[in-house]
Amino acid sequence: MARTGRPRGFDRDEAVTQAMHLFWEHGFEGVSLEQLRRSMGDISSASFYAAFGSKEALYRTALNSYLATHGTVMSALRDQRLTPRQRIEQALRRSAEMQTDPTHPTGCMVALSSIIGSEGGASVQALTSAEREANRKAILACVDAAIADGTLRRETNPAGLATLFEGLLVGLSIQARDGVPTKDLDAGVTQALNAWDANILRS
Amino acid sequence: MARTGRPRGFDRDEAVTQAMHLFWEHGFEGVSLEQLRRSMGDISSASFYAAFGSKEALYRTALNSYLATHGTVMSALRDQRLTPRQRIEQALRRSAEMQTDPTHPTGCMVALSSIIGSEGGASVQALTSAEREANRKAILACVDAAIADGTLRRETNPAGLATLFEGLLVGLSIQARDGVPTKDLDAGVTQALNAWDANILRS
DNA sequence: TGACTTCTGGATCAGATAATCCAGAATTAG
DNA sequence: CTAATTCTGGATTATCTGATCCAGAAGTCA
Repeated sequence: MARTGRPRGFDRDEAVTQAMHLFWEHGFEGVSLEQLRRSMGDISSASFYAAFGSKEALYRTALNSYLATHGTVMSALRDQRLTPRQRIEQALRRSAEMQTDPTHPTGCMVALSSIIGSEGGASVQALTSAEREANRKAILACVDAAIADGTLRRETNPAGLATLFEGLLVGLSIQARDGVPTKDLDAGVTQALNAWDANILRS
Repeated sequence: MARTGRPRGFDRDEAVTQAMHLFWEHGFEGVSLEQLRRSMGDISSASFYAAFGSKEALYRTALNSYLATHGTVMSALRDQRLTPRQRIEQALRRSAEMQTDPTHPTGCMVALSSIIGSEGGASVQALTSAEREANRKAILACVDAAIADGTLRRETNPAGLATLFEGLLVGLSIQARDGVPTKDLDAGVTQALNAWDANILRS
C-alpha cells in the first residue's frame, strides 16, 4: 500500500547513489551539505533532513549502498566454493579492476573515505575501520584454512601473509588514486601470490 | 647578525613540529587554525600569519619537516651501498617500525594527510602525491637494477613487483592506523620479499 | 468533502572557518 | 636619543558549516 501524504519530489535511491559517489571521491568531511543537495537536484535543506536525518546518517546509508554494489568484489573472500588461495586472488584481482573503473571514483570507499579526519570524527571513522578489520580477519581465515588443510607449511607466519595481502588490498586504493593503471595493479597481485606459493608444503 | 625588530614570542621550529603532528594525525583539512594556534601556545591570529603566511604554507613547511625527520626512513631506498633487494627491504622494515612508534601519530604523513579532500584541495593533494610517485619510481629503479645486473630474471614484470612493494608500503599506513602491531607489519615485509625471491635467476 | 499525513520552499540559526587590520609593544641600528 | 623594523593582542571580516523552523503544498483515507 502506498504511503499517505505528499510524495517526495526526488528519487531517494538516486540521491543516495549521488551521495555515495561524492563521499567516495572526497571523503565524509570533504563533502558539504550544499554539494550533496545540489547533486540531488537542488533539493531544499528541509527535504534533505526529512529524507536522511543528518549528514552522518546519509554517509552510513551511502556506505551500505557501496558495500551492496561495488563492494561485492570482496565477496570472493568468503566464497567456500573456492580454495583459500583462489579466494584471496579473486578478491584482489576484482578489487584492482573495480577500483580503476573510470565510470566511478577510483580506489575503495572503505579504504579512503574516512581513514583520517578532524578530532570529533571517531564515530564515522569507526564505520570503515570495522569493515577493514572484517576483511583482515577473512584473509587471515584463508591463510589459517590453508595451513590446516596442509596446503601451506605449519611454520608459515599467518599474520605476515595476512598483512601482505591486506596491505596490498588497501594499498591498491592509494595507487589507483595516484593513477597506476589496472594492468600494473593486476601484475602486483600476481607477484603477491608468489609469496603465498613460497609457503606451500612440498612433499 | 640578529634580526632587527621585536623578537618572536614563540619558538618557530617547535610550532612547526606541533603543526606536523596535527596534520599527520588529522590531515590537512581535519585541522583548524584554532587547533594550530592552540598547539603553539595560544598565539594570536596575527602572529600565526606573520610567521607562516597561510594554513597551506604551514602545511608545506610541516610536510618538509616530516620528510627531513621521520621521512628519512625512506632514504634506504636510494642508498647505493645496499643491493637493490636490501634497499627495498630496509625501506619497508624501517617504515613499519617508524609508523607504529607510539611517540607520534601512526602511519605515514605522506600516505595519509592529504589523499582525499574537498573539491578545491588539489594543490595540497599534489604535494604528497608527488612524494608517493617519487617513491614508486625509486622502487621500480631497484627492480630494474636487479634485472640489469642479472639478479632477477629478464621475464620479471617490473611494474608488478613495484606495485606490490609500493602497495604494501602505503598499505602499512592504513594498517598502522587500524592498530596492526609492528611485528605483524614486519612479518608482512618478510613475506613480500618472497615475491622478490621468486623472480631470482637460478643458474 | 474534510481530516490526516508527508514533503517542500525559503528564511533562519548559532557556530566555525580562514584570513585581515590596526594600534601599540619590543627590539636593533645609527 | 630617534628612527626603523618586526611582532603581538584583540577586534573584525566575509563566508561557509550543519541543522532547524514554519507555513503551505500535495497527496491518501474514510
